[in-house]
Amino acid sequence: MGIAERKKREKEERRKRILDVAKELILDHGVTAISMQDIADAAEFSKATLYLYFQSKEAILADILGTSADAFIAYTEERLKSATDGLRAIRILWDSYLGFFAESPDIFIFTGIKNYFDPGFRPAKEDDVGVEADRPESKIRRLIVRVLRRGCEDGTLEASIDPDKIARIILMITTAIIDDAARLPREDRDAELIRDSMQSTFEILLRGMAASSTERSLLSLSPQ
Amino acid sequence: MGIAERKKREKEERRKRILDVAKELILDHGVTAISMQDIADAAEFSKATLYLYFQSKEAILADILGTSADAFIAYTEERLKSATDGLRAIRILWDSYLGFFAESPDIFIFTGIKNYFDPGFRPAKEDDVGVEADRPESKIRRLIVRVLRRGCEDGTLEASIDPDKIARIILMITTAIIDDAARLPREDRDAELIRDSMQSTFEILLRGMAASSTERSLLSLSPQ
Amino acid sequence: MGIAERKKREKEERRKRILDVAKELILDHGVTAISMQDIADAAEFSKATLYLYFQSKEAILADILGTSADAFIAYTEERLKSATDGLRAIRILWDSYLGFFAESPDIFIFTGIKNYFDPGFRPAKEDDVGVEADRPESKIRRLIVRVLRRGCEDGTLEASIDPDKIARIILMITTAIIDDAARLPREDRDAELIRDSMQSTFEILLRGMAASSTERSLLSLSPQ
Amino acid sequence: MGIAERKKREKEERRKRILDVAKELILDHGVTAISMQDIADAAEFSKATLYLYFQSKEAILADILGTSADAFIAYTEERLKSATDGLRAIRILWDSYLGFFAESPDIFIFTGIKNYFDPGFRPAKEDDVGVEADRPESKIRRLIVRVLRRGCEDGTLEASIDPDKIARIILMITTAIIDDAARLPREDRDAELIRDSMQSTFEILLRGMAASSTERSLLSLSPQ
DNA sequence: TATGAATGAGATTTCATTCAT
DNA sequence: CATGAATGAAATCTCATTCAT
Repeated sequence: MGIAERKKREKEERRKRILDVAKELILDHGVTAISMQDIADAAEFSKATLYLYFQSKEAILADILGTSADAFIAYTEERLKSATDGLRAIRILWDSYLGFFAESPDIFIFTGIKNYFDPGFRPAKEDDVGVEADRPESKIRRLIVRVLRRGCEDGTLEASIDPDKIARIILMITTAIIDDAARLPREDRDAELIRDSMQSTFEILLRGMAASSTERSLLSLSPQ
Repeated sequence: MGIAERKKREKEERRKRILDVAKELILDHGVTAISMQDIADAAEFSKATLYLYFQSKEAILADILGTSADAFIAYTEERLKSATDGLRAIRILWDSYLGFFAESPDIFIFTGIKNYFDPGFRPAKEDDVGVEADRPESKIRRLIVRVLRRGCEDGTLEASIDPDKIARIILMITTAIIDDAARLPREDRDAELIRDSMQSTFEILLRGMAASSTERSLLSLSPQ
Repeated sequence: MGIAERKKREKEERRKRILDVAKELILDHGVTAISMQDIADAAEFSKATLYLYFQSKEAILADILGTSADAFIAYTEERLKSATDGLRAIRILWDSYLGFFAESPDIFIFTGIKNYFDPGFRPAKEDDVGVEADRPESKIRRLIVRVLRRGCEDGTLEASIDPDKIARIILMITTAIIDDAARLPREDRDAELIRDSMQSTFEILLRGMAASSTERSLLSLSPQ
Repeated sequence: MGIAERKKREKEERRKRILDVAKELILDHGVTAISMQDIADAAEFSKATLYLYFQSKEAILADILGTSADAFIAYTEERLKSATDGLRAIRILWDSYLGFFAESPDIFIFTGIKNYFDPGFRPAKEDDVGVEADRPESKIRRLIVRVLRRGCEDGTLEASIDPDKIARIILMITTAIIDDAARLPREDRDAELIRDSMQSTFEILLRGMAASSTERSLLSLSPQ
C-alpha cells in the first residue's frame, strides 16, 4: 500500500502548506485583511483547490487556531512536570507564556483569529469552531484550572480563589495581552517591550493570587 | 427665536435617534454585523439621510465610542473627588467600572467598536478616530495614570509600579473584561455574573498592586 | 411702484449672485466637480433656494454659457465695425479672441459647460439648452459666417471657401483651443503660453484661408 | 498543450468581448452614460466577472483608448513609408485620418474617453492612463512631431513652424474634429459629411503650413 | 485532483431634486 | 421668500463560494 500511503502523505503536506502560508499571511497582514485569493496565491493553488482541503475560510482559521493552542498546551504541560507546588506551577505557566512567545510568534495569531470568529456575538452558526469542549480556548482554560486547583489545594494560593472563575479571567487577560501586541503591524512588534509588558502583568497577577504567607522572592519573575 | 431653537433641538434629537438605534443594533448584533442600511432601516430614515448627520459610517461609530468614554470618565472623575489616598482612588476606579456597568450597558459597546477601528493592524488612516491624544482610550488611560501616580506618591501602592506602564495594562485588562462579556449575545449576558467576574479580577489586581503594608480590609471590594 | 421695482431688482441681484459664484466655482474646480450644494454654500443660499431662481442645475449652466457667449459676441461686433474688408474682419475676429481672452477669463467656462451639456450625445432632452437657433454656439457661428461671407464676396479669402462649412470648423477649432487651456487647473494656466498657442493657430488658419494674392504682412498677427 | 492554448485563447476572446461591447455601448450612448452594470449586461456577464478581466472601469476605457490609438499609429506609420518629402508626409497624415475614419469608426471613441479621463482639471491621479510618455495622445503627438520636423528640414513647410508647438495644435484640432462628430448620436453621424468636414479642415491647415513656394496641386486633398 | 470561470449578494457613498413649513 | 429635511436611484467595487471540465 505504498502508493496510498504516499498519496495520503502528500495530501497532508499540501494541507499543511495551505495552513502555513495562511499563518504567515495573517502574521503579516492581520486576519481581516486576507482573502481566500491571497491564501490561494501564496500557496500556489487555485481558490477552488483550497475548498478541497477545507470546507470554508473559517475552517482554515479554526485549524490554525487549534494547532497553535495545542502547541502551546503541549509546551506548557511538558514544563509543568517539574512543578513542586501550585504557586510554582503558576510561575511555570507565566514562564511558558513568556517562553512560548519568545520561541514562536505563532501566538500572535491566536487572538486575531479568535476575534475574527467572535467579533462580538453574531447569529451563531453553532458549529463554527466546533463544540464548546473542543474549542481551543476551552482546552487552555482547563489547563489553567488544573494549575489553580493545585495551588488552592496545597495552600500556596489565596484561599478565596475559585479556580474555574479565575481561570476564565486569566485566559481573558493573557489573551488580551497578546491581542494588544498583535494589533501592531508585524514589523513594529518589539519583542523586548512585549515581554516586559507581559511580565509586569504576570507579576501583578502573581502577587494578587499568592497566599499572603508567600516568600517575597517567589513573587517576581526573573527576566529570561 | 423660539423657532430656530426648536429646529436645532429637533435636529439634535434626530441625530441622537440615529446614534441610539445604531447603539441598540450594535448591542444586539455586534458592530461588524451592521450596515448603514440596517441603521437607516431601524432609524426609519433613508441611507442618504444618515449622511446628513454623519460624514461616514466610521463617524457614527466614533461618536458612540467617544460619548461612551466621556460618560465613563465624567462618572469616575466625580466619584474620585472623595478619594483620600491613592489606594482608595483605585478602589473608586474599580467601583466606578462596576457601578457604570450596572447603570449603563453602553459600556459593552466600547470594545466592539474599538476592535472595529483597530482590528489588528491595517494601513492606518491616521485620522480614523481622531488624533492619538483625543482618542477615547487615551483619555481613559490618562485618567488611570493619574490615579496610579497618586498611589505611588503617597506610598499606598507597591513602589515598583510604573504608572504609565501599568495604566496601559489596566486599560487593556478592563477593556478585555468588557470585551469578554460583550462577545456574548445580548440575551445571554448575565449582569450578575459579569459583575462578579469583574469584581474578582479587580480584587486580584488590587491585591497585586497594593503596598504590602496595606490593611487587609482594603483589599476586597464590597458587593454593591 | 417703487417697491415692486426694488423687489424685482433685488431678485435680479440674487439671481446674479448665484450665477457669479457658480462661474467662480467652475473656473476654480471645473464644471464636473461642482454640485448644487457647492453653489448653494458659496452663494449663501440653501439648495432649495437655488431652485427658486433656476429650474435645474443645467439651467444655471446654460445661463452662464449664454451670458459668456453674448459678452464675446458684443465685444467682437463692436470691434468689427472698423473692418475695411473681409480679411481684416477675420484678423479682427482673431484679435477679439485674443483680446477677450486677455480681458476676461470667463471664456474658459465656455467649453467646460458645453462639454458638460454635450459630453458625447445622450438621450437628448430636446430643450436642454434651448432651441438650436438660440444656442450660444449658434450665435457665435452665425457671427463667423458673416465675417467669412464678407471675405468671400470681396475676394480677400480663397474662393473655394464655403462660409457655412468653414464657420463650423472655425468654431470647432477655437472651442478646442479654449478647451485645451481650460483643462488645466486655474492656477496652472499660463496666459502668455495660451495666447501664444492661440496666435500660432490663428496664423495658420489665416494663411490657410487668405486669398493667395494677399500681402504677406497681413498674414501674421501682431503680438498684443 | 493544446488545452492551455485554447483556454488562453478563450480567455482572450472573452476579454475582447467585454472590450467590444463596451466600445459598442460607448459608440451608442457616449462614455459618461455607461456603467459597469451596462457593460456587464451587454456582455452577458455579471458585474463581478468584469473585474476578473479588468481592474476597474477606468482600466477598460484606458484599454480601448490605447488600442484605438495604437491601431491608428500603425496604420499611419505604414503609409508614411511612401512619403518622399515632408509636405507629402503631412498629406499622408491627413489621408490617414480620412482613411482610418472611413475604415474604422472606432476613432469616435477616442475623444469621448479622453474627455472622460480629463474632464477639465481635477486632482490628477498621476497614473490614470499611464505615465505621460505612454499616454495614447503622447504617442500620436510624437508621430506628428516627426512628420513636421521632416517638413521643416527639407523646406517644404513654412520656415516659421515650430514642430513641437504645432504638433500640439494639430493634435488638438484633429481631436476636436473627431470629438465634434462623436458628439452626434450614432445614427445621425453622416460619414460623408464628416469626411468632407475633415477634408476641408485639413486643406486649410495644409495651405496654412506649406511653404509659399509649394505647387498649388499639392494643396488640395483628393476626394477619396 | 485541480482549476478557471463565474457570480450573488452586499457594502459605502453621492447628488439632483422635492416638499412641508 | 427661504429653507431644512429627506430621499430614490445609481455608481463602483469586493469576496466567499460553486461548478463544469
